[in-house]
Amino acid sequence: MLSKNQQIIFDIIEKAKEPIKAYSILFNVQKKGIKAPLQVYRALDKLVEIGKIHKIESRNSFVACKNSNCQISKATAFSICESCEEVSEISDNKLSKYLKSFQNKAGMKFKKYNLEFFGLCKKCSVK
Amino acid sequence: MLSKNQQIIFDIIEKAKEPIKAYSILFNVQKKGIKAPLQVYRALDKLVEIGKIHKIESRNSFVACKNSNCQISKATAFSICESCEEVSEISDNKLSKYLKSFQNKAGMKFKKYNLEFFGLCKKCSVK
DNA sequence: TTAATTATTGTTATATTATAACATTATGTA
DNA sequence: TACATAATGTTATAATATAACAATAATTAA
Ligand SMILES: [Zn+2]
Ligand SMILES: [Zn+2]
Ligand SMILES: [Zn+2]
Ligand SMILES: [Zn+2]
Repeated sequence: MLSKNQQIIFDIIEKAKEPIKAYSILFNVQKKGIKAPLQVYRALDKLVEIGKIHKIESRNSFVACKNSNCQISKATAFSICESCEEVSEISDNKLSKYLKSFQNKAGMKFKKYNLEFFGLCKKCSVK
Repeated sequence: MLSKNQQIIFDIIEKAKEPIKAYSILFNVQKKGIKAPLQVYRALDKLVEIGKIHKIESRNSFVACKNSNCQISKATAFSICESCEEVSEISDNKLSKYLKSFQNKAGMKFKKYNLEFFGLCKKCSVK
């Protein structure tokens, strides 16, 4: 169950067609009484923690999860267009299976991964 | 061939045992006459571009490339310990082959990827 | 070898992203 | 109720990164 601020901020992110940044969220919610960055960041932290949203690390921005919460954000993959900045979440069983079972040479077993692919989306590649 | 500032900053990063942050680099090079953040960021940008270093996106920090420059930073993978923050670059032919040829459902072909795994390193997992 | 071009440097100011610290209120639970 | 936990509100500040402009050095082309 989301709290009031969490719900307000989640709604903004979910409605956005693109990844959205914390201070842009702040600007959008000031009319709803959320006035301080910390109020936004706290909601973002919680939403990330429970897997409702993900942070696109290379862009410092946030998107709603499109994949039944990615097992609470333990396994995330995105495609990012370097021209128009369109981001979409990748859902690929073979990829996630492969990465979830990946072990490095030190035998370290991982709890979590985040993968970002970069290229040109369809629209941008024909331009 | 690296320029003066690029070389100074690359040397710091290469000597560091851990990922190092831009302002920590700045602090380290002030005695060598590099006084402003922008001087550091410009060198970092160039070093990333030519593949001598990589940015650890989830940590806003930088490491020297350990993998013959990762074909100029087009294919990077790291393991990150969430306890001690140790980072190491992953070199795994099977993994990189798989990811380099990955296509999403939209048929988008990628030019670049960055993968970050999170878990506990050997030391931290026995604690 | 001069002129033009490109890369690098220096400098000040400012923008953007994120957290510390403290007080208060709401919600859940024994 | 009483206790614990989670969420909120607020002010200040820390940490990360770029804009804008001027000068110098290195490279390349005529
Ligand atoms: Zn997801
Ligand atoms: Zn695009
Ligand atoms: Zn590398
Ligand atoms: Zn560790």
